[in-house]
Amino acid sequence: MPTTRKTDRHRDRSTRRSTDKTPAELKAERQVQSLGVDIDAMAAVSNIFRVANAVRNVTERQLLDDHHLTFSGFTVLWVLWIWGPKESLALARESGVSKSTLTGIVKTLAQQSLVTREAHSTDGRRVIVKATRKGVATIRRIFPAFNAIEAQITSSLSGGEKDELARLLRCMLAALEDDSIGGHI
Amino acid sequence: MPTTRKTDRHRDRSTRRSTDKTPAELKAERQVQSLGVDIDAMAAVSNIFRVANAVRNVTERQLLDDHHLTFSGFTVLWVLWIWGPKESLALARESGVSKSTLTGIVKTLAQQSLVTREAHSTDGRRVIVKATRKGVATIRRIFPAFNAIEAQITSSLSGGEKDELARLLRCMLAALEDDSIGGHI
DNA sequence: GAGATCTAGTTCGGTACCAAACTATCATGT
DNA sequence: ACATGATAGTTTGGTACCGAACTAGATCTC
Repeated sequence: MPTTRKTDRHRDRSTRRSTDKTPAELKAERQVQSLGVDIDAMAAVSNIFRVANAVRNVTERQLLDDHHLTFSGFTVLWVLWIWGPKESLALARESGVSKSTLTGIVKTLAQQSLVTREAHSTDGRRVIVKATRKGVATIRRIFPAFNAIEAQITSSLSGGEKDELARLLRCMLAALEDDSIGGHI
Repeated sequence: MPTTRKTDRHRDRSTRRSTDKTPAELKAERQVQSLGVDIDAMAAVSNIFRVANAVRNVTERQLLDDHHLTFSGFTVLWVLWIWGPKESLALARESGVSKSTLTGIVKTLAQQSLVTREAHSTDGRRVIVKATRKGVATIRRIFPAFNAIEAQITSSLSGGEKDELARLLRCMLAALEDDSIGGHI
């Protein structure tokens, strides 16, 4: 089974199905062809970034800006809502940012009274970040709208396809967590 | 065909296949269950961000930092390499950033003598960004290494799976470009 | 052909983002 | 108990990132 699909000979050469490679992708493939690269890997990874960028921009413009939240702030607040009060380092890992970045995000959220920073009961170094009542109310109000956008963005995929997409991505995450690639992420 | 897979009854309940949902995902699902959200959409989208973050971090640490390039700078240089000299706005769109962000990235790349900014021949407003000889040499040297990381990250996927992953993502991009969601992205 | 309008790019203000350096606290070993 | 080392979080310096406001060049209109 070849990894490249043939163009349907019954369709006009100039039309493109939404799942065919874009002109930009085809151009890129031609340009790098001579270097012996893994085209499938390039296509998969580059499209992950395209989608991530697009989703981030759309949700910020359509939803988060109205509530004076950045995507990162939303993510951190969401994690706190799911997990409850959490130590900084664990919160940073779960939110996908470095600990220094988290410091800044928490500072911003604290200014908006959406989270508070509390001292650990026994360890003076540790800080527990906690969503305030206002923070919980905010995320409870916003998340359904966020999920509605997620649903709309993935509406062209069947349930099975969404599931398959998530599975393939988890497979990549497992490879990324492997020390042979990136160490801890 | 249900969209949730049953746990394999022959495996220990405490073990997790790399493609099963993580404990964090399961926790999140339980927490939002009562809100009537689209779980599959949430799983797909959140894993896209997890992978994108992880890939960005790994490539920066393992490859780009050594060459004093940011991920964004690499992306812009790559686009210029693929397409040749390009106007700012088109370059911004293709690189997935806003025009004001592009101004900054190009400034950084120009400081490193990797790109130059040239005036348009007839339109005094337009700026053409062009990779220098040094810029081309840099991207030609780095891209194969970048692609090797892409290949490693996706090595747990078969060729057909990579292809399928890219197809599903293109499907989402098509939905995102639709005016009913985000307008132009 | 002089305004009004549109368009390309930059600047500005504010947040995010990272690694490295730093501070403060905890743990260990002698 | 005190030096040594480890760990949690913040600060710093530099880049990225966005929208809004701005500048300057192009185009349209009458």
